[in-house]
Amino acid sequence: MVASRPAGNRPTLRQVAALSGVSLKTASRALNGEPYVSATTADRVHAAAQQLGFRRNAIARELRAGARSSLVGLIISDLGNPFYSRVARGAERCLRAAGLQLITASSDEDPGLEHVLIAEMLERRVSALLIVTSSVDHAYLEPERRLGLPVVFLDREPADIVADVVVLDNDGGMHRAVEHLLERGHRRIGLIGDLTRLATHRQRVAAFQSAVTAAGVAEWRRYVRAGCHDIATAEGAVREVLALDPPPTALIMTNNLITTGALRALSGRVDRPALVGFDDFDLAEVLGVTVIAHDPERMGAVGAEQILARLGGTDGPARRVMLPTELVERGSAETPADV
Amino acid sequence: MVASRPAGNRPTLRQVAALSGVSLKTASRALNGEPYVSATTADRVHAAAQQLGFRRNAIARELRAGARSSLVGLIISDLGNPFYSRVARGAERCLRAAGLQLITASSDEDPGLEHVLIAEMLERRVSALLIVTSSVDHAYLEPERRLGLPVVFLDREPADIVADVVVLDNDGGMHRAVEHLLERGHRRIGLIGDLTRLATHRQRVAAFQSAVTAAGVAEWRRYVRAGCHDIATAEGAVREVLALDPPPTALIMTNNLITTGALRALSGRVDRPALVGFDDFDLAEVLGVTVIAHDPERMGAVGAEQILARLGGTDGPARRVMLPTELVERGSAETPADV
DNA sequence: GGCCGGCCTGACATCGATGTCAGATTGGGT
DNA sequence: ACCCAATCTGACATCGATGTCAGGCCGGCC
Repeated sequence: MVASRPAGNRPTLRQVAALSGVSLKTASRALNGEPYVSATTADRVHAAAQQLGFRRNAIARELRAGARSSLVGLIISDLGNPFYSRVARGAERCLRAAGLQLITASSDEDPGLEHVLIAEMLERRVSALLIVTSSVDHAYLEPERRLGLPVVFLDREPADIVADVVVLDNDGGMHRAVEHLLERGHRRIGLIGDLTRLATHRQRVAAFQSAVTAAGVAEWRRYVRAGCHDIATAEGAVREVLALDPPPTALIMTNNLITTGALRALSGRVDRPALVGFDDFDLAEVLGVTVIAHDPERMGAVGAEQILARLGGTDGPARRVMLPTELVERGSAETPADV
Repeated sequence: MVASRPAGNRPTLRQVAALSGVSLKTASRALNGEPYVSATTADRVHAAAQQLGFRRNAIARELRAGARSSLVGLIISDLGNPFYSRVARGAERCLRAAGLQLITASSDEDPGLEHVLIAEMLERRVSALLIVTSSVDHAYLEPERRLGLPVVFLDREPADIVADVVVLDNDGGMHRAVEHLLERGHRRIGLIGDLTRLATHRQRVAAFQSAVTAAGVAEWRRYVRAGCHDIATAEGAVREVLALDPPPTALIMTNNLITTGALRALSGRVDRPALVGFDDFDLAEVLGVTVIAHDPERMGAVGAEQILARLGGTDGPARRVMLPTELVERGSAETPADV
């Protein structure tokens, strides 16, 4: 904990009023541009405020107003991941246009920390929450929702609570990826996945399984790895899978970090398998990587709109928005398998 | 503006006190674990709080405490840029460890918006500001600094105010890049730069000029382009420079976005110039791009530490921290120029 | 019995702003 | 001269919590 400063000597409205020789209330009126203040009085107050460097205290103002603050909380697993920082940007733009401010915190995939961060935000009376959850337990949010707090889950769907959700079409995206590879003759298709507790991972793996088994591929499980949540781990998993005999002829990476790890593992190798990555990235075109693309900023923006709607009074049942995914061919998965 | 909700019916401490049949103050004591509350009373209060779903109101608490809030403001130009989101992550980690919360806002390189965002944060009584400025006018922050508000500028140095600063060794980095190319025989070296009003751009261009003129390169200005603040513009500028006759044999890109644009422009070309990019990125190794690397998270962390020091009472003169840059050879700039 | 000190509790003021309401002043119409 | 309405101003309560201070109760000791 930081030793709290002597709070500075920031001027209060009372001091502005005293300096300009009017009452507190008149000063308040003048600075807020309310009617029924004479021009000369208003000028004096403005001059005094200017001279003292007065700034309204939003803390006091919000307390008086009683309403929730103009803050909206966003909890994400990792601020540093470009996918999530784009989600944040999309949400921020949309909220700002409505006069709301975003307050962000990273949970580092730690459910306990996520819980603490959310508690802090609730104490701060954020007017809504956007959550990319790292947790599987959200029951504690149910009372908040009942108190009228808009809560929107982004990307990762909660299992134990009914709430607004914005997710990707993981099922469709993964099916398209698998079919794309099957059509080109691949039968030994590997998948490198994220932490198994994440809903996105589960949905993508389930879709993968459904697609390959439907095609009669029996030994799919052999080429599947999970638990890769950083580039280095993913790189290792890819090497491991490629060392199998026979090796997979194609690989699907379930997110952008894993794709990066895979590209590192494959760098310089001649026997490169076909690749499809989940999530698009700036250099995918340069590197010729075929991906399942989608729009992270849109996810943030749609979540923010949903919050604005709830704040505006929309009271319907929980809404589930599914954003489309699209297969973008760039070469890494378009040559036929040479089995 | 959003229609403000009826503020819900979030329970107050007063209601908890009423339900448990004690006074406001006793309930406060019980929930804050203060001494001199009997065990049975404390239990009753906790049970009531639990039952009502009570959460302390941090707004009221902070107002009463009079201290600044536990919020620290971070203004960045673009949340979506991986460089800045890493800076944010570094700052967040460091502040969180000290019990402070980060509140982030993007200015989109708009000086006016930056000003507004800072004003909002000051009204919210943030305890300190971290700023990646898009503006050239910071005089309005001087009164705040005098009132004891810690202000730390990150990455981009302000020209008209004396304040704590954390910057990169732009001069050293650029000199190393140019020398690296000169040593390999390059004389026609191009530079693709960012918005000309940005301090980082100016410092990097100045260093470039100093390095090439010291080497007796006369026509350097011909191969310099600026004003590229997104991937597409940078891509165009690179094509433009490469179309000159004679074309440059080497290119320096002054940040990560521009490097991405350059890689797009060069994709598929056979006559690729040597490349050095400012800022490292995850796929640089895979792509074999030589870069001037540094540690964005460290920048955020150092800025945060400086703030913690100021909040802790360190009162010295403005401090200027310069973080090292390092040339990482990866192949794109190591073959000799075939002039 | 009376006094003291430790425990426990609550009434009240306070933080900085704004909403309510009442009072003072002015000008214009009759 | 008088009244009314519009204009301008300020005293006071209030938001939800915590700091201050006073008071009640109890046991132990002289």
